[in-house]
Amino acid sequence: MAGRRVTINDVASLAGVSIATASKALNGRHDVRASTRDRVLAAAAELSFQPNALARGLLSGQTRTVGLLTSDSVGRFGIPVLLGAEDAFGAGEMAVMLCDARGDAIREQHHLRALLSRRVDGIIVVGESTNPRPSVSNDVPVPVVYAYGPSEDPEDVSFVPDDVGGAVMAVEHLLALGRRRVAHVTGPRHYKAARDRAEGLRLALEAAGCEQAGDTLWGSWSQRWGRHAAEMLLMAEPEVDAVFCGSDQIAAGFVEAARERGRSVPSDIAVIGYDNWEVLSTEARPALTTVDMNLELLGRTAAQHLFAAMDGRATPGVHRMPCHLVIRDSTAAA
Amino acid sequence: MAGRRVTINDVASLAGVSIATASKALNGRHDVRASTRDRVLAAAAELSFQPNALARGLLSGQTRTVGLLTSDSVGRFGIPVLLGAEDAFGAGEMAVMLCDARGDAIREQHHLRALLSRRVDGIIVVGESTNPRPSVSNDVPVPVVYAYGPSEDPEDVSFVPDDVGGAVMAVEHLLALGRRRVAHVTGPRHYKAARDRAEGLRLALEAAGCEQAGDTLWGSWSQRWGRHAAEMLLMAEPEVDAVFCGSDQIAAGFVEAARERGRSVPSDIAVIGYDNWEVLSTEARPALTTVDMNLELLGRTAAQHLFAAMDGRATPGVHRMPCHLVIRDSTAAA
DNA sequence: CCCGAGAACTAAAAGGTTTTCGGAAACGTA
DNA sequence: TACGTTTCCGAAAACCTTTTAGTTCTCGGG
Repeated sequence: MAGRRVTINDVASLAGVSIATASKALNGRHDVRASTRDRVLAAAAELSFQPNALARGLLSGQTRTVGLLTSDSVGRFGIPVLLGAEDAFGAGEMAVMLCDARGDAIREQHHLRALLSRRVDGIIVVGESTNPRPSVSNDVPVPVVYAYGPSEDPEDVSFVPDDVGGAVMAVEHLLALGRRRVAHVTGPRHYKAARDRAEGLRLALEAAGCEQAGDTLWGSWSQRWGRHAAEMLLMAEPEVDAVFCGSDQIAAGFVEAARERGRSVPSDIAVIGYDNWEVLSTEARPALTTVDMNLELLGRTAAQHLFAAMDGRATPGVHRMPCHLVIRDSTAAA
Repeated sequence: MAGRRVTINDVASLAGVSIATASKALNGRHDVRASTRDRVLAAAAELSFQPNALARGLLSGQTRTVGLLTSDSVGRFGIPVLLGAEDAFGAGEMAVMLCDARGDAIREQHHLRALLSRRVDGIIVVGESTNPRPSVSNDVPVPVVYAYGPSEDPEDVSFVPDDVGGAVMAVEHLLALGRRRVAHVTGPRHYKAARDRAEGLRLALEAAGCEQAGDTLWGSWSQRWGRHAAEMLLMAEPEVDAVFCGSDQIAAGFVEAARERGRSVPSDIAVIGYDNWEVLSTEARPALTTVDMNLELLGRTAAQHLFAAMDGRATPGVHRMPCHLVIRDSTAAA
């Protein structure tokens, strides 16, 4: 952990060539004799030479680095997106700079400046919810892609989960099981995710000519609310035979309370969750059927799109990524 | 999102000074007249000049960038550590490069090389468990700090949670409540965390002159195992009045099963968990008393120590960071 | 008016790499 | 031998900033 860093100069001297030739040999250019190339490569290996990415980036204007700007990586949803993106970049020899603005616009500006000063080739902005967020793309001289939370500006490129589609899929599954009295328990109304999923439910029921059982119950994204809602619902609408919950937390609470009230899941009531948060969905009794938003795939896709945008092949707009249904015991055939 | 990047040259021309003067004005050096400095600053603001960190780093040899190498950031434990580190760095104008090796040694080497080629000033290695892991510090020319999972080499610098101490704290809390027949349900034996916590239990009981109720039950880190263990334990050792669980998942399963068997928590049995994983610990019924490992603080501390090491002030060895107890309803006074 | 001191400014080098362009060597042909 | 062509190699510029080592300017005192 000491000693001057070895440069291409050292490699060139050891191999007995000029730095120009050394550079060409190392980069596999073809106007260098095979024997010379081998000498250079051997010298580089002996000195365990690592080219200085700063110098290279300074010259080429490309750093092969992207910024990942998240508003709240504590959140459950940012992480998988981030991992997917990291995955896609890692495979392509890109490095990822992580910045967490903690939901503070000032800090976000600060991080943005820092990223630009480091000459990142592009930026992914990961939202903390699917609610649209202010654009940062103005006067940013590199491509920006928004993941999970879309930009308010429709000219920007955003990738979001298709919550309406996911809800439709969930409800169609319930209907296919023969359930006809479907209720809905979900999170706070100010979450676009909650509203979209309610809308998906409405569409699917309408298409099947069904009525929703009772009004949508808006609450919080907690297990506690799931339990509470179960008690209210089982009292008010005893003939309900299926419940679509807006999250796995709510669903986990719901099945727990239902079981305690002597209602059997799934035979009396089929329950379906959302998010596929495995610590809840696989450990609930019964294990929860749930909608998986494919967040890692979403992150990977956003990253791949950022590559395309760096090449000038951007396709603006909000791209909705399909979800998939994970079927477990809470909706087993009646 | 186009146009040549503005350099200090542009600023200097606009202000009518040389680039040397512009540089000094921008960096607040004092051998430049106040009026000149203002002219330069105004020019820089007008062009919204951002100094090129690559050029600066190339010259100074310092990139103000650190690498965060994680084996498995999907894991529950890497994330808070990572956030704490990011926090400490962010405040100091450092940037963080995130690399996830996915538990693959080859990929880890690859990422390590990439980080060095980008001339990071230091590296934090975040383990996926508290089991010691191979050192990467050899032939790495910058300081390395290990967080959560320590290095096998005692000459390296590692920060780990004090699992023995955390367990002692938990058991002392149970003893202080007057419980005397304490059982232990925990995860797989090949986890050092599980063994350390069992050791802490042993120490605390020994100090109080108590016997452990039954043998330690080794299993998995799951809710399912917690439920299963509860059934076994309540059958085999009916007079148990307290259970120390190796994780919140286990504890959540335990209290659930205990409640179903008609045992009241905490009046019949006090239960204590580990990790303070809030989605489980606050939503269990009753809410779980648990040991919080202060992982964000651990990450922050590791980061701060990396700063120190960059200045040549490293203190080798394994540093155990204290935990704290979060008291909730599952151990309310009898 | 001239000198000297200090303040304010600038030219140039340095940092490591890639690329362009020119030159040298080798080789074949007339 | 003279000349053209191909192959291989090296000098130097470029990228952008900071720092060093001057150089010029300003101004008070003689």
